[in-house]
Amino acid sequence: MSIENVVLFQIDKTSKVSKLYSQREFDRLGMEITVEQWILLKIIDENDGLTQKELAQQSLRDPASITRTLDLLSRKDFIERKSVPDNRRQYSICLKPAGKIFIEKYLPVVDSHRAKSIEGLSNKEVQQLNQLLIKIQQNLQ
Amino acid sequence: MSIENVVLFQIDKTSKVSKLYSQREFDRLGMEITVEQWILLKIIDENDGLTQKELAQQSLRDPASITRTLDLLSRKDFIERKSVPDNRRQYSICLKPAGKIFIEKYLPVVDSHRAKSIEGLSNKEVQQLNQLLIKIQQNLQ
DNA sequence: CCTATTTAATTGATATATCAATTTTTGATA
DNA sequence: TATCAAAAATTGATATATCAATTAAATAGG
Repeated sequence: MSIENVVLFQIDKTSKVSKLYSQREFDRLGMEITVEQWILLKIIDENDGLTQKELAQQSLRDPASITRTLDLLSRKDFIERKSVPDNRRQYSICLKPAGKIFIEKYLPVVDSHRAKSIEGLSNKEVQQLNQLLIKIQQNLQ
Repeated sequence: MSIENVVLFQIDKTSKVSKLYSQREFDRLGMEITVEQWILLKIIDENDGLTQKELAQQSLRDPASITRTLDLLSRKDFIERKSVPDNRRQYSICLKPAGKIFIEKYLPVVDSHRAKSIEGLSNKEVQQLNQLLIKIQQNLQ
């Protein structure tokens, strides 16, 4: 059984191809952001006010990694760590105006990548694909 | 459209879940190897004598990254860079006995992860999944 | 042949990944 | 209340990711 035929290997490969494609488009457009930063920013946009621990769970990333990426998004003035009134241990991560503007400007670009990725697939196939992926995730948890 | 419903996001998530699962099992068994190192080692096992450039293409990784991972696999005495007779610019990457023994010892473990990942999926579903993934890869190339 | 271009591998810089250790704060309990 | 354990975020160490720049070697064109 060659590694090429292992479905996990193809999943990993697809993930890589997709990130390479998006990153090159981001660079070509001079967006000056990484794919991981974009994803985190989009999660913050969709769930304003989460703590870093919650962001880590949502994105399946390590809290340490979230800390560092938030530092970079802060430097761009895209997000801010708001202090939580009754808990000085955690922060509430919020989108700032510049972050909102950035997302609104480039969402069509990202949407077009998503559309391109599933070109030639029927809605049913996409749905099946999603379900199979979620089943695999559950198998490994 | 929430990012959770984007198929590329689920693909990335599945890849992460799978790597986390395998890495934890590797650590638990005291294998002292990373998932990326294992994958590269397995590719070398299946394709003895490739150059680093070819390994990079095969694994969809950057040549610079291959260089560094090969350094680590060399230190473990799992592989060697053999000089190519008529080309002093490239190396032929070959498995060494310790690498072969390591693979034979732990292949059952990795195979069991693969089996676990597709538990409850029919052969047909696995095949469909593979085909859909390859289609997406082609869409983005 | 000699020079210019191309190529394979490496190295440097920066971002991301994990785990372990640390800091600060909260919560629990004796 | 004083102390001790748990929890959130950060920092350090190391591996991996990319791109750009470098090095050394091969090749092409004059």
